[in-house]
Amino acid sequence: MPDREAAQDQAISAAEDLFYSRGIQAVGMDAVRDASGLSLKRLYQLFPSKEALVLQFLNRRDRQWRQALAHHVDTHTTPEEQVIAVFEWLHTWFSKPDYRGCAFINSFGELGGISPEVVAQARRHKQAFRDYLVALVTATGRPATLGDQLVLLAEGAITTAAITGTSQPATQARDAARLLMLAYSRHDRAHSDGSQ
Amino acid sequence: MPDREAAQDQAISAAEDLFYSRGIQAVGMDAVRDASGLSLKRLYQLFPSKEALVLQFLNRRDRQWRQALAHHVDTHTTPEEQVIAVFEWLHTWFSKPDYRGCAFINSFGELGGISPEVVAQARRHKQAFRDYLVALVTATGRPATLGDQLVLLAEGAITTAAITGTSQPATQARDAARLLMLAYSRHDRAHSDGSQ
DNA sequence: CGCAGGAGAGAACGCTCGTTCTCGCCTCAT
DNA sequence: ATGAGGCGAGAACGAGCGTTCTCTCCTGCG
Repeated sequence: MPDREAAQDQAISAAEDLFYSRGIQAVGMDAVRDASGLSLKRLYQLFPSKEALVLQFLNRRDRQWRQALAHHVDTHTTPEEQVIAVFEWLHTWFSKPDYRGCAFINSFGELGGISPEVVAQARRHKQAFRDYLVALVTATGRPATLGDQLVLLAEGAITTAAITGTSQPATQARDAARLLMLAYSRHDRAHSDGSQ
Repeated sequence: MPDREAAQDQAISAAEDLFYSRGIQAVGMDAVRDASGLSLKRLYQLFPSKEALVLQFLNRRDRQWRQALAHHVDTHTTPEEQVIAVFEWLHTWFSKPDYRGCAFINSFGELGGISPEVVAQARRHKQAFRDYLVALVTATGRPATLGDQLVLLAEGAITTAAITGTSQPATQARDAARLLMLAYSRHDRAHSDGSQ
């Protein structure tokens, strides 16, 4: 049996392309077989069901997405630059020709009403992103409240870029983020906000 | 034939509940029949296919959503209050017990990869919302650029509220909107931004 | 009163899809 | 070399779904 781990990666990688571009329910296991080069038999001995494959796909997507973001952010040094770098990275993401929004938002929209596991996975992913951004923001000495607001800008940019098919929302969000950073750099040092 | 128009409304209304709560592909025409009280035969003489019913559902949702928003905004008088009223209305929307995000974002995530009509419908809806918010913003004497940024806050709040299951994002977005309004009320009167 | 026409209930049809089974082939230990 | 075991290819199976058909009943008009 040639490398169970490698075969799983191969399957998830093929499934990722298909699920992300066409949606989950629109992709049959036959399509995953064709794209991965693995037989149906092998697919089903690597994953007990399609749902398991879907969850693995989301899992891997979460890991890779956050890693790619962190990798770009780490190329900047000051905390302020790192916060802005998040929106720069969004811009390069949106510019990819096959960009079709956030896989977790899409999966939530498609399966959130019938699959609690998908909801939980989406929630975990968004929570992790929030925690990451809030950490970057608090590193600049600003309150977590600002971090939550920047999360909303980022999420809004993600869906708006997907639906309009442009990458412009990233720069709009970045500009708004700059203004909010500025607003929180002034007088918000004395009275605490008591949020989170 | 008792009122073709009324029967269509009945069908679309039933479909709306089902599609919104469970997703589109997860709802069969049998479920629409049971929920609407109409027979399958009647459904198919009212709509040529399920896809037509889906598009009518989105159409109606778009009309009602924008009308409800405008209705609430119109209860306020000054342009500044009206802009903020948008986020107040989002809060009441998010607080509905069966809230599950924006039907257009969800449909886009589910069918955007395989149905150009759904993509077009989502694009129209979001464009109309953008135009509306930008009009409110420019009525305050501020640039359209700010309107685009507030759109991102609203969109981000919509998806974040859906996934986290809280209505808090509405107030976070409202606070951020207030700060951005403030930022644009100061020095941005002399040098134009040349956007839009 | 009788009949034609339309409506509803539900069976039926054809297709798709998730999942499993069959069969033939290749590999490798003895 | 040989037999057994595991693999790939694809057929098969069962369920679900979009769509249509059948049959029966009700209604309304002559």
